[in-house]
Amino acid sequence: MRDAYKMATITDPEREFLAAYDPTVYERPSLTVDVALIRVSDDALGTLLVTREEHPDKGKAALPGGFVRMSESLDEAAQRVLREKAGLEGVFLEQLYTFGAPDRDPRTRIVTVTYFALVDGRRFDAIDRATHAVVPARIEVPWEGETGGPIDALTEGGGSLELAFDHADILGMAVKRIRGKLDYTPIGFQLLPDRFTLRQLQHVHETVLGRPLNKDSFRRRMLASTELEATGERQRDVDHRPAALYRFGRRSAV
Amino acid sequence: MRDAYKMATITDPEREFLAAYDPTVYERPSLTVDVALIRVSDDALGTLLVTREEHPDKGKAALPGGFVRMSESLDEAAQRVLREKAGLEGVFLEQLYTFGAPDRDPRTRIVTVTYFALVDGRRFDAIDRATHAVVPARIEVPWEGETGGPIDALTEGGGSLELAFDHADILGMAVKRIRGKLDYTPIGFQLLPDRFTLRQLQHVHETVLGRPLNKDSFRRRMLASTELEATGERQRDVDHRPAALYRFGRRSAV
DNA sequence: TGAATAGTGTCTATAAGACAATATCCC
DNA sequence: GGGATATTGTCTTATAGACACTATTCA
Repeated sequence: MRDAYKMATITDPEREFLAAYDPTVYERPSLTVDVALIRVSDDALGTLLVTREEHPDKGKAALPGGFVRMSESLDEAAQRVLREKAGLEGVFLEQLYTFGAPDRDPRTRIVTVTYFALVDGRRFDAIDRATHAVVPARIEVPWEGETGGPIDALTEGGGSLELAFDHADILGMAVKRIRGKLDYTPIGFQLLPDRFTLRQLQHVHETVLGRPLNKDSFRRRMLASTELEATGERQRDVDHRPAALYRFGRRSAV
Repeated sequence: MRDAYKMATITDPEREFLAAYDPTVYERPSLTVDVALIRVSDDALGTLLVTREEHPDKGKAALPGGFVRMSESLDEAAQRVLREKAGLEGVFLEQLYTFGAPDRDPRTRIVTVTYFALVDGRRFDAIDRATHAVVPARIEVPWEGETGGPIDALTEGGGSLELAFDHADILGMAVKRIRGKLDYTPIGFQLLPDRFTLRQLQHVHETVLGRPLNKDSFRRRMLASTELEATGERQRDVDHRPAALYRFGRRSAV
């Protein structure tokens, strides 16, 4: 601890400068990352939660998260959390928003940098629940468009699920952001396997946006967008005319 | 400090739990906010910088910023920084992105939550430079649309200005975000005084986007958008037909 | 009256929605 | 062949850009 005399005579910028060198001068918030992992399952959005084993909010469901380590970037921390908590690697991950209300965690000041991740629903189901204590959940969006606001999660059976801390707000922000990006960035692909039909892609868009889309217009837009690449293959084992399979363009020509 | 015996036998989640209670268990990053304050001046975007008086990057220009205090939210910290460094209150402020590369500050690990702020250019000029040591700067955007990337700042005279740390990246992210939001959110108003003409609003949009806009189409879009409210007043002391003055709608009907 | 910019009306090109017709698979 | 969905083509409607014309102020 510095002596009071010195603290009283140095100016504010100096104090901040010293504080940066000496972590004991000022208290500082803890820093975590939390990840909203989103998938499309049947007719609803889904996410992956972890049951809290400790107080506070013991027993409630929380987003997978963890403290940021000194040597890793924020992106790396989010990747690590996904790997440790869900065994997932190489999923699409993007920073969402940083939540820092002083009272958002009753223990102490914890600021959390949140991310959203998009993953093919099947990889979601393939997670080994014995080694990773995750809870798949359905997402219920109580607003239209990009209104925003907190979001409830339900168990896969449809039972209600209490969310810890401000995680309902984080999920709401994730859905709002994804809806906004869907129209002008190639992001829907991330929720599908490598090869997919236009119908499947439209279903993903409709589920994310929470409203039906015009089929003809959707086809035209997607085919005109240069993001899609025809594989030349078609569906197999369907009891109707098989649709062409597309893949996300490598954008090699950029 | 806890004894080594105990540290060795507790599990990882427990350790994190304890770390949250006891700030000395783990080192944690410092947390700051930095604000990219944007205005439109004549034919270019402008921002407000502060000359660094200390190492590292002494003498370089930096965004106004400061450490987050334990009792204030992130938004409040950003507001405080604007008040303390530039004497500005009540400006539009929105969280931008959180930068946390481990080596972004050579002193120690500093994670910064960045904001962008939009302000009428005239309030910018009215800042008392004697009490607030700020440097107005012009912004040079070296890419089109929403490509993104770091951005250079110039002195008002046109001389080059070296930016500290990763602040060129932060400015670039701010411009990219503002360009993206301009088309579908009422944000251009924030860069103008209370009352303004459609021409002035179009000039703001063109300066932000860095490209000319179709006058007729711009008028139609704006007048159809319900965001604008005619004041019934007109321009005065112009040597041509005076344009109608509009104001940002109170959105009372939402 | 003339210079200058504001504001209006009309035409055209482009993108979205609606709908009909045809194609291709499995049974 | 029949059921089902994919794919193509055409028509209609909404929106953006282009352009010509009229309006209003000050010098």
